[in-house]
Amino acid sequence: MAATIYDVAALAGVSIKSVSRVLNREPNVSAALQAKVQAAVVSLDYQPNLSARSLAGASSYLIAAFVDADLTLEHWRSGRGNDYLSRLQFGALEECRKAGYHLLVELVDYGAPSLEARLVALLRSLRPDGVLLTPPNADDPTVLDVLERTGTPFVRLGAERDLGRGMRVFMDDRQAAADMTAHLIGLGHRRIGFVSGPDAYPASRARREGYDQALQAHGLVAEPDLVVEGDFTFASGRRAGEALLTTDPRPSAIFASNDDMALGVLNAAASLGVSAPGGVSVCGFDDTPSAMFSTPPLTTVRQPVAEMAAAATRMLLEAARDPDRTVEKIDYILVERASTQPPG
Amino acid sequence: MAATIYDVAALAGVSIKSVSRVLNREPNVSAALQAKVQAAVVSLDYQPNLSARSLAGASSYLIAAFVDADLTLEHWRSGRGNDYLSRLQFGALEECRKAGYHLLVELVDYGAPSLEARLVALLRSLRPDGVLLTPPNADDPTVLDVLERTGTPFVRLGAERDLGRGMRVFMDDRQAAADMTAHLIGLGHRRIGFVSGPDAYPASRARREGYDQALQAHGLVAEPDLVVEGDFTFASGRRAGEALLTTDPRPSAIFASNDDMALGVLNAAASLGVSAPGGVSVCGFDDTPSAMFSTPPLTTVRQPVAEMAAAATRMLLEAARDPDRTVEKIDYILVERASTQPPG
DNA sequence: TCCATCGTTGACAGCGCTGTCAAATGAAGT
DNA sequence: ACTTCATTTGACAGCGCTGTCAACGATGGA
Repeated sequence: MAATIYDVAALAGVSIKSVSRVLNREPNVSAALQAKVQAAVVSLDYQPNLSARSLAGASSYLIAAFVDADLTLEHWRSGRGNDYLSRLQFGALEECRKAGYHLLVELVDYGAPSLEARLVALLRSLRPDGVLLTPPNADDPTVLDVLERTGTPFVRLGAERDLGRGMRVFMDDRQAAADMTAHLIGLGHRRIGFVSGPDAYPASRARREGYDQALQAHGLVAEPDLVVEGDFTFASGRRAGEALLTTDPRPSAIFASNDDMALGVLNAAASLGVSAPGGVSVCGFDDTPSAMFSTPPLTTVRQPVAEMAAAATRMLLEAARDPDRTVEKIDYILVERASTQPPG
Repeated sequence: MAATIYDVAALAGVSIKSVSRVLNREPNVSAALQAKVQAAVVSLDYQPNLSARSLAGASSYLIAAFVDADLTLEHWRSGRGNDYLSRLQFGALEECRKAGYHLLVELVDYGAPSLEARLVALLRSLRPDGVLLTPPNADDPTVLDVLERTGTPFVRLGAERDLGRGMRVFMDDRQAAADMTAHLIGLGHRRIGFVSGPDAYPASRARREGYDQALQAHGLVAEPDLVVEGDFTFASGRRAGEALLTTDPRPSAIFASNDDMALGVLNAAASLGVSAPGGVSVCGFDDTPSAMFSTPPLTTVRQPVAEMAAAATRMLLEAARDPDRTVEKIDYILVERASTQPPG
């Protein structure tokens, strides 16, 4: 049987409360007592029992990540590759470990009728100290309501609506799109096509705005013909690519607002006999795994998901100490690969 | 404040033990009592507290998944795409939810010096009812030792060594490779190149054996020239593709033992001016997300990771009831896409 | 010198459950 | 009717911690 706090207290010749104090770094503990306890802890290889701690105390040492149940949705959502979840978790896991916390993953059916009951049950039985919300849960009013009602601290990743609710970590989609557009302009492109996502999505709109903004900043006109709306899928990217590459004069570069659509554009170019990047430069957004292995490899914007999750986790853990830090912006990375070149 | 078992007992006019009995479906409970308790539970919206349950009882209602900390490793490991982790979790999560369990994810540094101490600490403080082991942790002797020593039930996914230890869920790599090879032969191919993984990996060897076996079964000879060893990376696939496509006579099909290498082969073919699948059919293994969007889309073997995880979780949850079920084989799916065709 | 105050330690009562054991109840056998 | 035994229910003691509060000695100012 594993050692308990009583064993440690007995061995150290102190009360269990003193052991608890040392373990929890409470103030007003003499160095001598601390040393005795620490020695006993080491010699017994003592490990406090999480259940007992959370039953007796206020915190559960648990952070819950609410992930979406719908894999399909996941795919086309803004900023999410197939490995979104793993990257997210590695960031969160690292921070949890440092702080002695643990990460619990929960499936949350965005939009399910029983959602609310399930969430309440979850929060009641687990009592997590904080919740990490990924898209699309980060924007689900039911989820936000329940969390606020139960008083559970939560951080929303890439939230797009109700920005005042809870804590947030986000990336500046508009600036990233502007930078990418500026990159193309810097290469010498003047006619730059844009494949947007559905207008209904704020992130999608932000990317479009970044594109417009960069064009204007460089004295270029945003021609309506050069902007085609897609729906974040490969197929829609292919269609958009066909449309753009058959306009006259042809754009020398096409910026798709996610990688799947950029891949579609690349595919369209290949079937139309337009070489890339020789005939047309193409760039995407998200840096999904496929972006690296496409022909040519895709210039794209990488969303630092792991870092965002790490920052979110830190916010959660430090929420009590620093209640004012409720929003954090994370820098993206513009990844230049072979798919963008000066116009040939 | 949330309702406790005392509130339920008081409202139902029974003892807390009776409430506990109903909640845990213990035998010898009258229908009347059960009805009373259930009504009280519903009207109070009662949810048992997990910490209290696990502190008092034998089970923690927690399943831990030990995932690897090294993303790089993850990539080239047999059978793992970038979305391995998400697929795994969706399978496990679904089963956990059905059974009222929760999934805890823990980062385990395969090969770290402090690994053992960390694992012991984890198991002691969390007392999970079962552990899910993914590659490469599924083959780490330290991990297995600690788990066995603490008596924690565990299931290994895709384990390759020490097959007698713990429970296992696996896919028949050899048979899958044989089927894929037979598929190529069925299309009419006779000279079939093979890009193997490192011989050190059992899964890699199994795929190679499947290839050999299918050739023999169809009366074909495995020519040593037609087998090139890679290391599961895109670059090594490219090199292998170049080597194979410049042999004389050229193979009419190339089977790479993972998708990244198959993508490399495709890339090599493109630069050598060999069209695919017209000039050469190419197929891979794993069905990573990129396989669907490559040009042409890749014929490959899909490892049903979610199903494997679901099966593993079920084994864990039912281990007490059915201690003899320690091994389960899961069927793969041969996904035919455009990259394989009859030889032109 | 005495009392207020601070820093340090311990006693003890829960936290909300499950497990154990005993009591009450009812059915069945003699 | 009386015992025997299985079924159903409850009382109560923990599980291993943290929070509260009281006790203690040391310190310092009046």
